[in-house]
Amino acid sequence: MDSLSKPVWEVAPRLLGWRVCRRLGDTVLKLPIVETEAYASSEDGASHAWRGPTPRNRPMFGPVGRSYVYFIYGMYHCLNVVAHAPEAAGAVLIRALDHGQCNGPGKLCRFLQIDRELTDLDLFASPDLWLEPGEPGGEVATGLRVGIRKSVELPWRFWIAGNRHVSRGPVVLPSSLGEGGPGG
DNA sequence: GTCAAGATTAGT
DNA sequence: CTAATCTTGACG
Repeated sequence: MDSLSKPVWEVAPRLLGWRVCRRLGDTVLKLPIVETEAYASSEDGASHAWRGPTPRNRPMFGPVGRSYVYFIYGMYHCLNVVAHAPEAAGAVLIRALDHGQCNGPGKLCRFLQIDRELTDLDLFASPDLWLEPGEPGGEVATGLRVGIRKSVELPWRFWIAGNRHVSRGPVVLPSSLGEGGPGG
């Protein structure tokens, strides 16, 4: 899709309000995205694509609008939507959906039964996992990404302000806490 | 082959 | 703050 063929940090906030659709047997769940993070390429030390293509991250270098699902910490899966400018690489991590059991990237994949077998699918053509455009329906907040150790300063986390199912509150750089703040 | 690190979560 | 749990990627 055209709206995904732009720098991933521009696409990530625009995916808020879109629905992740998942078929589970006879049931189809459609849950709005309420929190995302952008992961780019060589300019982003926290991205899986940082050191170039590997068997795992190959979808990030492929066509936009496909899924990138990876396994992490020996027990969780994370769902991404491939998005990047032409000739670039990148993906948007889906961190939370508007549902009580989807308030975190690992938790939403557990709830929707998403694992690596669903990686590299066309998210506009798959009968099992797909996306539908939508609107945020609220103010979009921006902040620092969660759970990374490199490129910590990039403000590439986006969420719907005030939504109950966002995985965490705002994250700030240690340097901006000031010297009078709580000890760390 | 070996090994350290990891886009997380639940519990102390 | 730490344990759980195992895949991945780098090195050789």
